[in-house]
Amino acid sequence: MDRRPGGEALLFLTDEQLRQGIEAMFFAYRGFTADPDRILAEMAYGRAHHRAIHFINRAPGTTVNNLLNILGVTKQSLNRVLRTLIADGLVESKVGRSDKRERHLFLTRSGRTLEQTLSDAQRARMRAAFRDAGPEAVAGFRTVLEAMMDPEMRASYTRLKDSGT
Amino acid sequence: MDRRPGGEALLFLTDEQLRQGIEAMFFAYRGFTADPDRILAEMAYGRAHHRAIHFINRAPGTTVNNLLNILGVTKQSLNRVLRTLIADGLVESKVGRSDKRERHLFLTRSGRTLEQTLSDAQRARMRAAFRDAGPEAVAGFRTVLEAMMDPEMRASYTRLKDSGT
DNA sequence: TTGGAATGTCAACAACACTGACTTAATATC
DNA sequence: GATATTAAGTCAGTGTTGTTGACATTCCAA
Repeated sequence: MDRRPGGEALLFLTDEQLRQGIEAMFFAYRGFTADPDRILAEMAYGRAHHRAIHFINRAPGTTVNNLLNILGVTKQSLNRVLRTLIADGLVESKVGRSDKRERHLFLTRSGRTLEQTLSDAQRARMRAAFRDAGPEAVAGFRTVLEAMMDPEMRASYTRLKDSGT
Repeated sequence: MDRRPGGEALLFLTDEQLRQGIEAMFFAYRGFTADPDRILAEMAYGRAHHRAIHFINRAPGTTVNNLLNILGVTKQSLNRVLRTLIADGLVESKVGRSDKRERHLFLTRSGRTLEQTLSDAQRARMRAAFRDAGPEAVAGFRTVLEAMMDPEMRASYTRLKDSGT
């Protein structure tokens, strides 16, 4: 079965294993978003609102442009989402002091409340999965995901990660 | 909170760790879909077409209903995609022999060609990530993803996985 | 000071998901 | 054999989220 140079078994790199990894990502991502999606559906919001709220909470005072880079969408697309969030009083937009072109984004009190509700739901599932899988599996999970990111995304991820500790 | 026999702290279950896991999923999924998305954008196709093609290739002769359950979308949504794929000669729909109500789906030759192109691109990234991370990390990756799925999705995943070996 | 770059907003359009109502054909059930 | 159910497909309408294009404002540097 495995005859690789050095007797090294590279069976985990077969097309079949890769395909299983691809399908695992597909099915798992559905579970990953399922719980927040249910909550969001009850309001007039979608996944894009969740993402905006998540990262504004994560980096309060971030500019629209910065958020754009993290989310990887066009500014027009983000703007539509931000507009409704601001109109609904979940997000506050403050004109920059040093550069008046920039808008700095913050969650309001009710914005933070919604963020809590959403991330509680998502964390509950992640926690259950982590607990079932155990610490070694979790470490592997993170390693593979990080290797799968585009370099710029990995940079954003690392920056956020390091700012949180 | 939870405490392991031996007083071991479950540091990998802190909110901070969970949040990092959530963000890792978000950024990694972007990378995961980036390469096929680029290819699909050149044609008039989107991610929905890719998913249909993937699972038809994976389980040739599958019925529309079965595909519906795997993809987790409505039949109207799937039908729109299927219609274009059949019209473009990438997918063939054959009336069932035992039950003539059913339609069994197959990729045509050009359908298989496109599937190859798309999955080659996606596998290339997955292979690089797997290689960088190593077999133990890959095992953990799969374990956590599986634990994150909804039970029905896990059933679909397992069924496909076992049929492939 | 003027032209270009950066930042953000508004409008229109496409992809893709959804619900609801319906038709057609084949199969199951009584 | 009449009736109900199932599988597939269609039509119409709606919502979210992505896209381009056009444009206003602000800042900075030649």
